[in-house]
Amino acid sequence: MKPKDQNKVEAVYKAMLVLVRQRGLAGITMAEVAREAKMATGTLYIYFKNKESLVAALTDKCVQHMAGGLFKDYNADNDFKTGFQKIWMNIVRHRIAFFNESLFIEQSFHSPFLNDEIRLALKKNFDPLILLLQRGKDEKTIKDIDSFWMLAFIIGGINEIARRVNYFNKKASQQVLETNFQMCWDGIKAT
Amino acid sequence: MKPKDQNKVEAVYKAMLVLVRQRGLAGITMAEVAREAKMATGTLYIYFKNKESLVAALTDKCVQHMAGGLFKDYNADNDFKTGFQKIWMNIVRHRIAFFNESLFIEQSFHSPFLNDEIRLALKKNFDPLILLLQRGKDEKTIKDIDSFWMLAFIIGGINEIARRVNYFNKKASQQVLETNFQMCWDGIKAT
Amino acid sequence: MKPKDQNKVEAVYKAMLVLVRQRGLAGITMAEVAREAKMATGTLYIYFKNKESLVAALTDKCVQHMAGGLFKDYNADNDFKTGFQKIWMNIVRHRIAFFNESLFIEQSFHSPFLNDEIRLALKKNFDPLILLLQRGKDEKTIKDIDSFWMLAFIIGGINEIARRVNYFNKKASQQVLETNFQMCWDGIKAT
Amino acid sequence: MKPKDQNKVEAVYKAMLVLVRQRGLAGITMAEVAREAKMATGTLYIYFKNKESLVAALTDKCVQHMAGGLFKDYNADNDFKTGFQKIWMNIVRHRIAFFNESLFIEQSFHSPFLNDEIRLALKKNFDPLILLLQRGKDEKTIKDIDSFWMLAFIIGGINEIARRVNYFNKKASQQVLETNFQMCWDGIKAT
DNA sequence: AATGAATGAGTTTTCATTCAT
DNA sequence: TATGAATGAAAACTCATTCAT
Repeated sequence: MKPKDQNKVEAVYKAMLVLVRQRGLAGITMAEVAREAKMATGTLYIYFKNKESLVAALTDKCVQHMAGGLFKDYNADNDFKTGFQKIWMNIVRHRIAFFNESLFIEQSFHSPFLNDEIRLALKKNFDPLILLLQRGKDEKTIKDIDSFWMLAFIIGGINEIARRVNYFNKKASQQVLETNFQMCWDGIKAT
Repeated sequence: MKPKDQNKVEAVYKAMLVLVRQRGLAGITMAEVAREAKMATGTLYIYFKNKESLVAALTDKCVQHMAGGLFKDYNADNDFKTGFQKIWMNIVRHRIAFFNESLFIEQSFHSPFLNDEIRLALKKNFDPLILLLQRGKDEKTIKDIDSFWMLAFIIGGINEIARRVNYFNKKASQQVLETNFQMCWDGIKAT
Repeated sequence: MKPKDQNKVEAVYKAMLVLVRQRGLAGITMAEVAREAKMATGTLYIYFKNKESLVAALTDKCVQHMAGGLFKDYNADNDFKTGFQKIWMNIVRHRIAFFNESLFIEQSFHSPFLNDEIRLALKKNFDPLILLLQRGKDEKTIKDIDSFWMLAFIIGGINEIARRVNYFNKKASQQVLETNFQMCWDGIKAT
Repeated sequence: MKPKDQNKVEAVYKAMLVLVRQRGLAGITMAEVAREAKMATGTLYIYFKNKESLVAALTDKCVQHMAGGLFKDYNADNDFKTGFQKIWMNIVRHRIAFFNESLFIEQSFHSPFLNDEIRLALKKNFDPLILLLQRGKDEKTIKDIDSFWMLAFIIGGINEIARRVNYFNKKASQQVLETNFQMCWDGIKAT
């Protein structure tokens, strides 16, 4: 007896991300996914009920993953700027490294496969960051601006960095990231 | 493509934008587009050779449109900040108003329908803004940062505003836009 | 413009009946049905949502048809036996002529495609005959036996005749039918 | 087929009969049969070469079984009517009790799985009854009608009783059976 | 030009059968 | 033997495109 193989699920996810990056969600077939994941088409259906639930499962996974590592190496005792920069770097590095996942989320976001639940989950990922921003505002370290828009400002910049690194094949050196962080920081810091 | 009736072409474009917004490029069929545009499937093929050229034509149109209005009401005699703010507002308002078009571009960008030409054209849209930024740097009004990344910073923020206005149904009041501009400006202005 | 073609529906029904007779419901594919009906596979789906609804529609049609001609040339003024014989002959001839339809009903009856509604409709077909039997009982012409079972007796015999004519390629001559009717009549007539 | 464990074979047969009754031969898969028989799919293939031979084996079994018990408790010394009634009762009770088997035979009869051999075997089952009928005709106890059609008359009635008991959930009491037998007897008895 | 039914190639999904454990 | 995951050929179904009207 051969038990279900979690590696297979991972292989499928990986194949999906690669193919969607290459051709978009519109351009992939289950047969291609199976081939890329090195299995028979029918095997896909052992692990996923149908295409729809495969897309949903992967979106879910990507959304979960997006939250991961946000607070890695973060030390609450540090001053606000140090802590914030740590998190900013965590996010930008994560977004660059897992750009395929962001891309996939964006594509599936508008697919007929998705429900609103995911949109909410996606938003929730940044709750810890919103709390942190509140601390900054309380300390008067950063501007007193609605967190919704401040987050937009922060995340927007990060997204665009990740996009450009990937689309224009740019290297996001420590130098580049620091320069970018500087703009972000100057944008939010209290005056 | 033989545009005998420009109204029909526009109707098709509009239908595409609406449907892609709703279901993503992956989820639409030529029959649905025709239905949404209130014509028969066969009629689509009088105006567009096939699906690919419809997507390409619309992408092209959206890309062109994106550049339009960038410098509306811009007066080169104004000081840098005034001019820059004008342009920033132009872009953000355009992105919000024509969010469906941005979305469409993003989706078609990764579809099997698109060639690289379009990707370049998209980048070119911001050439005038890059020139403007150069003026700001020469004047020492803004930081001396590679325009590629400074643009990323500016556009990233704008994109996220448009996204949030549309996805979370937020109102982008003059007040909100000004607050957001302030963050952007503080981010790039020379210190 | 080409309007939907009712002939196509009939062609599909006919093809189904022929193929189910040959190979059973288990043995037919949509492609085969289309080929037999001389159309493309996709065309089937213009007229029927899917295989299930094709089977359901045809079953329905067959069930309706089964009732047809029951009382053809029946004259209520005749004495009971004459009237009953007329109807008996109508049914047996109809069953023989449209044996494929009975067969199809029987097969689809147990298919995963069918609901109980049809079973009831099928039963209802014989309501007029049940009324007639009542007259015979009132007149003391036939035995006073529960119509449910008397009908079973009558219909059972008829079914088997139709089956044998078709399976064993027997000729149901007027002579044969009269002999068979005689047994049926002697079975139900009052003693 | 290598029947190492006869219990398993019986379990499979039983599962088939249940499922075919529920969903028809068209609606069952080997996986479902295995599940119903509480074994793994692969195990089925230890006992049966493939689906076709499983259907054939079960059909064969059902056909054999149909003949069994025909002459149970039959005493050749009894007068014709007594003997005939005994056999009639044997058949009707068997058909009611093993209705699933009749059903299965009927379905497989038209499936692509069956060959003509079985169809003949089925017919042969009634040879002993045909011999008996001959005795009745010789004795002038029953009508001098072609046994082929007289058998149709007898079997048709019986089949319909079994069908109605099963489909309409009727109870076939001794009373009911005797009434039904009476009609049959009056139908065939010499006048 | 406009229509929408028809087509059949391509896609999704199922399922009989095999195979590694 | 027994298991059930894996396979891939075949079936159901879709949809871009064509065509008769």
